[in-house]
This record gives sequence, C-alpha cells and structure tokens, in this order.
Amino acid sequence: MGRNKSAVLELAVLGLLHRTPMHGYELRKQITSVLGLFRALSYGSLYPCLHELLAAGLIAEEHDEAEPATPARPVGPARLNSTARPRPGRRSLKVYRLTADGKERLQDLLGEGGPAAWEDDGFGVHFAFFGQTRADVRLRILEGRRSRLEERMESIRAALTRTRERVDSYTLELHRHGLESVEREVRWLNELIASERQAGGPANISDKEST
Amino acid sequence: MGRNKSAVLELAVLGLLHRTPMHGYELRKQITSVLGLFRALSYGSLYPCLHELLAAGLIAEEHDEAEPATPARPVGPARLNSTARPRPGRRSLKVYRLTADGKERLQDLLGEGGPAAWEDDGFGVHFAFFGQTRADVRLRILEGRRSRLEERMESIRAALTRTRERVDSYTLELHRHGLESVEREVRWLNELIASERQAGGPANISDKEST
DNA sequence: GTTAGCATGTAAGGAGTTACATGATTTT
DNA sequence: AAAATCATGTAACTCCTTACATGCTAAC
Repeated sequence: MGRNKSAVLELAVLGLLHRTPMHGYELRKQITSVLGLFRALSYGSLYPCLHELLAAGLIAEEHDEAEPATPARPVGPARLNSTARPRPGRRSLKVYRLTADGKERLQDLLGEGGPAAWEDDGFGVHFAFFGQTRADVRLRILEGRRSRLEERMESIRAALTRTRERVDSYTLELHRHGLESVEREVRWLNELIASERQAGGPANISDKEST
Repeated sequence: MGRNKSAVLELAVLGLLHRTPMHGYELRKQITSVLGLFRALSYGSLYPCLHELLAAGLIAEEHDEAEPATPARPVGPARLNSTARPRPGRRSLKVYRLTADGKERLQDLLGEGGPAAWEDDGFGVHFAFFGQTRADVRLRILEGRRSRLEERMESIRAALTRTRERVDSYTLELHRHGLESVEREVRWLNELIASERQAGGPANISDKEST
C-alpha cells in the first residue's frame, strides 16, 4: 500500500481537501499556488498519492453530480456542477473528500511538529495550515525552524571566514547574499514568534478550530 | 556510460577541480560549503559521478605522492602530503584533476548559459563560477534569472489577489513573505546587472581568464 | 586500544519528473 | 472540425539519499 512515504505531500493533500473537497486537477493547481511557491507538483506524483490515500481509507471519492456532503459553498474551486452541466455520461470526474479517518490523520500530522516540520519543504506546508494547528505546536514549529536557520547561518559564516582570501568576489557575494537571506528569514520568524506569544497570530486568526 | 546526466553536479565537480585538484572527500566538503548553501551532497552521488567523469576522460586520478601536475600551492585543501606522511602502503587516496577534455567540457558548460543556468539549483552553481565565465554569458544568466523570478513574482501576486478573501491570515502571510523574498532577490539581481554593465563585477574580478 | 575522523565505495530504494496514453468539454 | 483546456491515469526513468561495507590514521 504505502509506497509513497512523503509526509509533506500527504499533509498538503489532506489539508487542502479538509478546506474543501475537490478533484485531482484542481487540487494540483491549489498545491502549486497555495503551497507551491516552492515547486509545481506533477500529476505523476499526485494521482498515485490520491490512490494510496483512497486505499488507506483517508479520503473518499464521489462522482460529481452527487453533491459533496459538505457543500462548502461553490466560491470558485469545485464549482463543477455550476457552469459545466453534470451530464451522466461524464468520464470520471472524481471529487475527493476527507473521511473521518482522514481528519484524524490530518490532526496527527498537524500535531506532530517534529523535525520534518522545519525542513525547507515541510515548513511551508505546515505554515500554510497553521490556521488548523494548535497554538503550542505553531510556536514549536516556528522555534524549530528558527534554530535550524540559525545553524545554517553559523555554517555560512564559518565558510565565509574560512575561505575569505581563497575565493573570488563572486563566490563571496553569493555567500554574503545567502547569509543575508537567512538572516532576514530569522528576523521574520522572530516577529512571528513574538506575535504568537502575545496574541493569536499575525492578524485575526480563526481560533474556532480543534472542534 | 553516462548514467548520471545532472549537468549541475558535473559543473560543480569540474569547476572545483579546475580551481584545485583534490580527492573526493574534500570535494564533497567544498561542494557543501562553497556551493552548498543549498544542499549537502552525499557520497553515494559524488563517487559514482567521479567514476563517470573518469570513464569519460574528463578527469584523471593521481595517487597522492605523485604530486599533481599543477601544484596549485597547497593553501589548505589538498595539503595531503604535507601533514600526513605519504606512506606507499596507503589505501587509495585518489586526487582528481581536470584533463584537457575536462577543461574543454567545463568551458562548454560555463558558456552555455541556457535555461538550466537560471533554475534555482543551476543558478547558484553557475554564479559561483562567474569568475571563470565570459562577461556576456554572466549578463545573460543574470538577466535570465531575473525574468524567471519576475514570472514567479507575477504568479504569486496573481495568487494573492485571486485568493484574498478565501484564505486565512497565515496563508496570506506566507504568500506575502514569499513575494517579498522574490522581490528582494530581483533587486539584488538588478544591482548585479548594473554593476556588470558598467564595470567587471561587484568588486575586483580577475579578468585574466578566457585564455 | 578504542573511539573519532578520514577516505572510498556499492546496493537498494525513495520521491519525484517526463513522456506517454486517453478522452471529455469548451472555444475558435 | 480543429485546437485548447480540462481531467485522469501509467511506465519508465532520473537523481539523489540511506544504509551498508571496508579500511586507514589520529587522538584520547
């Protein structure tokens, strides 16, 4: 069954399907745009992943005209049966939604907040779902991410002093810029951590989850 | 033969070996620190790559006490026969150096400056070797990189306006920060491009290449 | 004299992409 | 009716990591 162990992709799929049920094609666009600042997932990865989640019972598929259990108001995505008339002869427009097991699994993944959540890829995805994450886990992830970046800062600084005379000015500039980027990221995290500590998020976070 | 087509890794190896001959272990450290801001290459990738380059005749191995043809002054790396006494019974300390073919191949890779040079990974490596790159190619790469980032900026901006009401403030903050990072990167490139146009680089670039 | 670090390598497997294959729907 | 886009899927392959296996040398 579980050929694909990528917790990141699994989290992205479960998290997005929890927000609103949708089909694979749409899901891929959301992953690319909502989370995907980073990279654009291909269908060759997504569909097999969906099949596994289906086999594991974490998601369920429904066929189009059978409206999703939670209508989730057709705001824009999943507006399939509004413009496109739902002809019965349709090929196989599979709308996926989370099952109870899937919701549980999602809560587990969101609650872990382990090292995977502060790796480059994992962090972005976890952060995107902070709205559904417990406040203490949010803080743990932000702090873990920060110390990971501080490590990286140190190793760049070490490389800079070590190689100061040896390398040409381009390599130096690359390191300088890389260091600055990481420093900037750390400052960002500091602000987020401060604002998490004194309140409930950067602006108005819906604390109405964990139901 | 060439099972591994990764031009990025090939460029990194050839470029570093052109600076100074060294053995695999050292090479890996250099890749991680000089180029590797990004990621840390494992031996399982590096050694097979070296074997392929060797088989292709782009690099040659020498055994330790046979001093490299170009001594390249033992500044720090490759100071193998200075502290460690060169006992003949050594296992297999292979010092790799570029062959004539390898230098040619390196020049080809540095001269291409195609799309691969402005992808995330490729750009860093190409930039690190700007010191050995023709000025017009440098400019082409910087501009290509910039327009790639401008594309990304646009798509993030589009995502921001598209989803403005739908997403929670965390996702919004993630996008905002991502956009800012890309904008910052573009400004950096603008400065580099300007300084390339009016002079020969950020500070003092050794123009003594292209021999 | 054993641990830690240097040094080289191989085999298996994970996580993804590209390219292919198919077909419905919408637009031109 | 052709082309573009939506939609789903599979097979092969790429690139890389992990885990293993080996052995030397330096330090404690």
